[in-house]
Amino acid sequence: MDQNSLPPIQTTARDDAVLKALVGFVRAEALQPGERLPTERILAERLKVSRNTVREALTRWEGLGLVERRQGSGTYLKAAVSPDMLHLPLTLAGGNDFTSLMQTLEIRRALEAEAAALCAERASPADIAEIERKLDIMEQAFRTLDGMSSEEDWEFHQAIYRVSGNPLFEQIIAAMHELFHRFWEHPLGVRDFGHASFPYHRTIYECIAARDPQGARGEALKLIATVEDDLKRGAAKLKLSDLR
Amino acid sequence: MDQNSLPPIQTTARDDAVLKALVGFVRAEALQPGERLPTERILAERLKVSRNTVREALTRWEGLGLVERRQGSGTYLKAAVSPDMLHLPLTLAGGNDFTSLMQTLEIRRALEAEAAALCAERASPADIAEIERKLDIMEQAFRTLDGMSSEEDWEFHQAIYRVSGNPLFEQIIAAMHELFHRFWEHPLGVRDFGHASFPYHRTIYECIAARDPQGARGEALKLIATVEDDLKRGAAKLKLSDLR
DNA sequence: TGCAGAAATTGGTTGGACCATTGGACCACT
DNA sequence: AGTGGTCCAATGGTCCAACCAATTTCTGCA
Repeated sequence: MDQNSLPPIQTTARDDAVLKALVGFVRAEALQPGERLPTERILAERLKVSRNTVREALTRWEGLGLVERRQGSGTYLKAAVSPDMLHLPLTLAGGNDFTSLMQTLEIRRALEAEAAALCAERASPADIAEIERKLDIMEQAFRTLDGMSSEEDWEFHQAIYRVSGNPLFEQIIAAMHELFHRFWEHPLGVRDFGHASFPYHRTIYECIAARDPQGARGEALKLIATVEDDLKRGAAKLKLSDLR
Repeated sequence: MDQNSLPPIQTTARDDAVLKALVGFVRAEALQPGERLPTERILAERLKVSRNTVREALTRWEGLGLVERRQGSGTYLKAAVSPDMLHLPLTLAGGNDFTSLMQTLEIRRALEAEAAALCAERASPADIAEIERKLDIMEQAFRTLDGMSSEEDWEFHQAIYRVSGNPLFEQIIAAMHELFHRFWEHPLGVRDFGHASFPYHRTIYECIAARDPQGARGEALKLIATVEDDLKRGAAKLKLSDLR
């Protein structure tokens, strides 16, 4: 018998209907990220469902990072809502820390290089000026602190992703960044972590300013390579100390 | 069941605490995907919270695809739960279909090339044999159907990601694949979509078998380029037909 | 006018109730 | 033994009416 000839029938789906109605509402009102949604009580009344059902639907959205609830204040839209949303659950192999960290870097190596190249192709003069500004801030912080500043460094990179014109770069690399730092609790004992990557920030910028995609790609690869080296040095050190 | 594996909740932030308790419970009981969780009523009683609070927590897990609820039956674990999990909500710029499709391809271009290169570096003889098997199946399907078969083609690529040794490749590219096909409802009128990519599957395999990372990277780039070309052709065609 | 405290608003939690679906137990009939 | 039917307890889905906790807004006094 053809299994497909008897698909499961559609059972009740109240909260799904609520979500669909909410999508419609947000689009109809043209709500922008940051704006407040109607209160749960009002939604329940308008949609003719109980407040509990509304809450279940909103809980789903909250779990997907679409919405933020603040007790006593309201529920706020956090991201543009669109039907073209995909929810990507990422899990690492769960091996030791070193393996996980290297895996996030492998992804970053591929994406950073591509983003830098696209950025060099597409950057407008204004974009280039913005990136240079972020670079200056980062270099300033580096000299002041005598070391890499995660914050300013990350902002520089984000500027590049944004100019690449493809929002997926920023989203995916940001996830890698978060994964990386989740395993970075104990810093493997490498004091000057990131030092080696410093000069490549400027070389990447120069390639972008010169509209040199291949050059930018190469410099980005070199940058990631220094981070991988730092990581390997740290892992070797850790292994030694593990042996007492 | 061990009663001690479900200690009562005490602090505020109930539902988060409930989730944490559930993670502990699943690990303590070593629950495997497919197994059933305790009923909501039992969880509520054990954790000393109301059933609604338990439901909010479970709704979050359900939204994250971690768990499946079946009315009248129970709540079942769908995926292995681990603390090294990250959920990444992806949203495309939401522009027209063509832009979105190209953006997923830009990500794939970066990742496919890297995965192919890593695969060529790390493939064992058994891995290479497995990839060749998938390639044969795909080529067989191509000749039979006189065109690309999404199913077999995808399996070939997946084998490469798996051999790369980094599970993130498969997860992220799979997400891109799904995004791509979400916009692929109306096929832009390109009849022989994917035809051009066919020969590169074998060249990629040959580079992998020859342990030639740079070659594999290059062939993977060529493959993606053909898909991008198909897409551009389709977009041009569509634009013409839009003009009547 | 400035600001502390009261009042209203809003999400968070609770407990209880009922409905719809599921799956197993039981039974009559073949 | 097998088939189908009926019943019933278990379970998730929904609803309601409160109350709690955090936040915002208003009010009235200094």
